[in-house]
Amino acid sequence: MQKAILNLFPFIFYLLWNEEGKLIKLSFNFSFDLEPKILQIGSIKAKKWVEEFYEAFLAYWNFEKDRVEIPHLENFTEFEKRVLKELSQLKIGEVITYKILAERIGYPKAHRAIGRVMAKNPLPLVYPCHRVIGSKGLTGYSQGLILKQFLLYREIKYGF
DNA sequence: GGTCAGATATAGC
DNA sequence: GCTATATCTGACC
Repeated sequence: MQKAILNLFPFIFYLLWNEEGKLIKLSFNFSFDLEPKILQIGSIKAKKWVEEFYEAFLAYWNFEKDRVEIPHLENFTEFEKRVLKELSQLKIGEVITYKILAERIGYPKAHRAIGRVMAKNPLPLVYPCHRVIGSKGLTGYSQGLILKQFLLYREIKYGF
């Protein structure tokens, strides 16, 4: 297990990899430090993965990719895989509700179960769960609702 | 196996 | 607006 803390304006990332360099967990918060830097790193080996993440994040941030594309561990159940696969197909700024997502994967009544998958999603940005909202508007986000709001605002306003 | 908690949706008030 | 309830999965006992 290798971990790294990476400052990449406007976020600070907390990353966890396994020995093969597959991302296991990703979380982030706002950072107002403009200078990109590694605050903590597990090993030299992890440095390579940090750089890989850096590139993938920039590609997403510059709207070149729909999400952060990076090798990661996929130990999900069949249901979770269906949900996450559908999620990966969303474009920048494309917003969907839990209900519509449920219908798309063929479980029209499983909207609540999808909420659970989102809440448990260890890899936000890799699986862009911020694009899933409730039928009455923004609902929860594991990284904090303000971050969900910010990510969506940015994508919708500048991402097209 | 049973129970229970959700980042829900919907109806009925 | 609020409350109850329908509905499904996964975690936990």
